[in-house]
Amino acid sequence: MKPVTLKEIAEQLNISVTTVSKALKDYPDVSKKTKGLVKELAKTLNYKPNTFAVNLRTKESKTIGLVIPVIVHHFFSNVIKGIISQAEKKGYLVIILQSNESYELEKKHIGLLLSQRVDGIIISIANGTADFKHLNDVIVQEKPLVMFDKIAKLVKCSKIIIDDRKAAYTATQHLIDIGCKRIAHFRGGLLPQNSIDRFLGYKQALIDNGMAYDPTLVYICELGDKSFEEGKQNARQLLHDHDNVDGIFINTDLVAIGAMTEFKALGVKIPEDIKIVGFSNWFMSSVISPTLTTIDQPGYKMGKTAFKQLYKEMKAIKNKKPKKSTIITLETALVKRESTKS
Amino acid sequence: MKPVTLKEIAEQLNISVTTVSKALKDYPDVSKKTKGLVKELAKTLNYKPNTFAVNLRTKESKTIGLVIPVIVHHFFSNVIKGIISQAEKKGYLVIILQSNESYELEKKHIGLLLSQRVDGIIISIANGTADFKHLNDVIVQEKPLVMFDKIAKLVKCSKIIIDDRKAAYTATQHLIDIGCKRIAHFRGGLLPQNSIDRFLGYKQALIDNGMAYDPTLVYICELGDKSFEEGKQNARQLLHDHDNVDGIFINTDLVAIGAMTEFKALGVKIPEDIKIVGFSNWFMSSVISPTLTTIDQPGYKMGKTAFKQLYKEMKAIKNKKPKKSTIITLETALVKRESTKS
DNA sequence: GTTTATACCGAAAACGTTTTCGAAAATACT
DNA sequence: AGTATTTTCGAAAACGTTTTCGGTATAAAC
Repeated sequence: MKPVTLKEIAEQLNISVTTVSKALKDYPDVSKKTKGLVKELAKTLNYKPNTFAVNLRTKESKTIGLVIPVIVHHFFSNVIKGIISQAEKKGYLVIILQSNESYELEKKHIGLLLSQRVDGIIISIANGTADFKHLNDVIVQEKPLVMFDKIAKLVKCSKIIIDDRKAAYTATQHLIDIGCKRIAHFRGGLLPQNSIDRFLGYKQALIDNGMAYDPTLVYICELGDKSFEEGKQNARQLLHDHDNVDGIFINTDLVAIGAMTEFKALGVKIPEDIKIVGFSNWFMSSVISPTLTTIDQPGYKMGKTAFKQLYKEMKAIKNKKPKKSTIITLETALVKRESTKS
Repeated sequence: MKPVTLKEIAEQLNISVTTVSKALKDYPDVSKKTKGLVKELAKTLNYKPNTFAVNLRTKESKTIGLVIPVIVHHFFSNVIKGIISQAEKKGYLVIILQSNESYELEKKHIGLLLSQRVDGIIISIANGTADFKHLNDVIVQEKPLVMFDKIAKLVKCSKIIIDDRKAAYTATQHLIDIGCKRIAHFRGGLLPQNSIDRFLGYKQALIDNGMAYDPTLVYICELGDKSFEEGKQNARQLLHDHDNVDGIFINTDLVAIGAMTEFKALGVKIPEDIKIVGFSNWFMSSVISPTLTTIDQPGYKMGKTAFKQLYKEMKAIKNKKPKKSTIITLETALVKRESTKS
């Protein structure tokens, strides 16, 4: 039952552990004959190197950490998939931790990953995170760090993002293009920069088109678990406050779907009475009725890109070259569907 | 930049590495005074034990592996969340691998996890998996193995499941109770046992209620990525084949939603013309219209339970006690919604 | 004052691998 | 033949921790 070790192979062949190790790794200073013998015996004994020992010796774990606000989430689970698929290709394993949008948990998890000595960390920060000491800890230890989507601009590391502002601008412009005259916005809270950027994009589009920006048309919702409910609530409130809104750009698909549900229940027709654009392109949005126009946020690609960047930096560190941080902006696309049919 | 080691602490305090190690772990044979000194210095130097060395010494990694068919999936991502949340409480990290419903990948991943020497493995097997040698490898190595949802009955290990047959029976009975006279079934393929069990539950319910079982009312769909499309297709086919079906029990919510979409497009009213019950209780099902009656499949709880069981067995192994396998069946519940309003 | 018990410490081995460096053996060159 | 070169091997150190076991020093018991 004991796992096979180099020592056992060595003893059986009456050679040294050193030679066995070198034979298995194709060192040039071991003869073809012994290489053959060693490899054969290793195979029949089903030898698997002890990762613990290898890690200790090489100071590498071939493992990376991923800290993510939520797992049960269309966008994030796509990112996870992207990261894992790419990591696998390079022989890396991925440890996943969930911050639950809590700064404390996020901090704790970073600590865990560091003490686990992962080779690198990918993170999308929690909404509650405003202090970045824990992230700088990572950088101080010269471990590569890549942030995606929800980033901290002040932390000096690579970032994979989309241009939220531009995407929001496109979404709003689309509403304008199809004839909306009075466009509301359901935005997220104040903390993830993304919400701010999307709001700014919305505002800019209005201004650029000579339409007045009216703060009373902007409703805030604190995303999280009750997004759907908040969408419904805001929809009701909007109807109560205004009677001439004919378009809404909504921060997130889930909120948008909540709003649509409420509108339907109250007899407001979409897209006839109000046109709606969401954000993220959750699968769900293509399935509800009316199907929801939205901004496609490339989760899978973002995950792949994040790992690729991390890999680059891990290699650089290994070769003692200076690693350089970059910011990669992925393209988004407007997906036109029924909720904005004109 | 070098990480702090026991040796450094020892040198600074002019004591031995042994004592430092013991002090940090509160061994009884080191004085209160030195314990205090050691712990203080360890804290100021921000000492973190080198996991590689600890692992090598203790032969434990405090890490478990999770092999799952798909990640971007409401049920499975809930399971992941359940496992991670529970693992975290016990100080375990989780490495996640995706089999993509492929036997080959699954096998490879198990190998990876074993050579990584995780302390245990949780798995939901791929649809394509019919050979279980790779799983027996895990058991031979005396590593705890827990399977959930999609299990292999022949492998001797603990299993966390639901009673698919009973749940399907309940779903079908519900359709009968609200007056359906001719009930169709969209089932999954032949391989995951779950599809078979759900089909059997459907059939049994019909028989128990004195209704004829008609094979032409059973449609097969090979789940996977195109579930939604298959739902649409089967709906169309059903309408073409029969004109008096008034209820359908569908293997999976996603297929059900596809079917509903198609029915709506073809002018078939739900629930007036046809009543539908799905399976899984995806979030989406509570959001589409009409909302979908379905069987709630407790993913989060399943994940938690799976880890708890794995933990028990890992502890048993550690204490050299015999680990015993059990089968835990979690309760499901029928969630009545608009798609079966009578 | 000697013995016995107790409290505290440290040397050393072990976990399994990788890699450096020197030595031995085999081969090639005068 | 002797010398130089190449091939092939292995001893040993190192990675950082844990744990066993024996050894002092101190306190308690007689």
